[in-house]
Amino acid sequence: MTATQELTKNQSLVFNALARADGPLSAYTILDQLRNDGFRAPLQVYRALDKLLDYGMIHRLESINAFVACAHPHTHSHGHGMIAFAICEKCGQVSEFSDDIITGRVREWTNSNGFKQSKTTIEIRGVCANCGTA
Amino acid sequence: MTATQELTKNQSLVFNALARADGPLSAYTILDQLRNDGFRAPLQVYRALDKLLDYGMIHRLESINAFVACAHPHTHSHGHGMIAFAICEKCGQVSEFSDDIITGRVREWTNSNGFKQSKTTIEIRGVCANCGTA
DNA sequence: TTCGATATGTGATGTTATTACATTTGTCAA
DNA sequence: TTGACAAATGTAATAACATCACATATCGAA
Repeated sequence: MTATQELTKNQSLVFNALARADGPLSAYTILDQLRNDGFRAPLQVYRALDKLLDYGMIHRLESINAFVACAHPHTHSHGHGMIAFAICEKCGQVSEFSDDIITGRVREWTNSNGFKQSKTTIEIRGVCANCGTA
Repeated sequence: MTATQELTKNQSLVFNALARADGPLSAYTILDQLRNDGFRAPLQVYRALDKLLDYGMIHRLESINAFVACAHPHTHSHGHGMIAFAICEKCGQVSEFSDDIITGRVREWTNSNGFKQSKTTIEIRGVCANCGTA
């Protein structure tokens, strides 16, 4: 379940909306974009988003209540590394990266504290290089 | 502006609500707890929370839309290290720690990408040691 | 004492997410 | 083929989280 064509109709519509966007979208923004495709209610969006999150095709940005298409689907699908996001507060652009050392340090803390982690969020808010110089 | 007695009335009420709680509270939970103290509207809570965040006395947990009193006020007030939170999804308990290596790796990424970070969120969701064995 | 900055009170509104229930579609085995 | 189950969908209502707009009050410094 990693290819676009195996998605259901609603899942494809939502994923494509995120894929063609140049930044994160809120669930309600997606809903508005898909009105012409028959979307009427938030739940249609949220259900699709849930599945796409399951499949690892998109990410949720907790600090801004928005969603982005995964930038490096191949890289992540294999490794179990944590993904960090740098979110520009001016232009909204999101950069995605993962760092084995950070992943290792987090794992070290969880192991030594008996904490079973299920999902880890790393979000850096700030101003990107483009917007910083402008 | 680090001592409790320098806070305004509303700020003190909100901070004390968080300080005596054994875990994170949502803004609306705080509001309900402070009805008897004259609180009527969400904004009274949110305004106090904003200030307390400014002062570094509390933290916002982005992934669960809740707030906690800072566990180690002395440690953090000096260093500029990022704080990580481990949030138990069973009991709600939050552990706070900071790690210089993680801080350093994040800084390395932001420096080499010209990204000016303003605030960084690290939240580990999972099950704590107590709940994992129970 | 008067001006400005900060804090407060209050109602309305905006934004994000879920519950509840009915219906449809797809799959698979008898 | 059909019946039965799982997954997906449609829709309305509601819950949960957060801010706007505007009026009033409090306090410290010029």
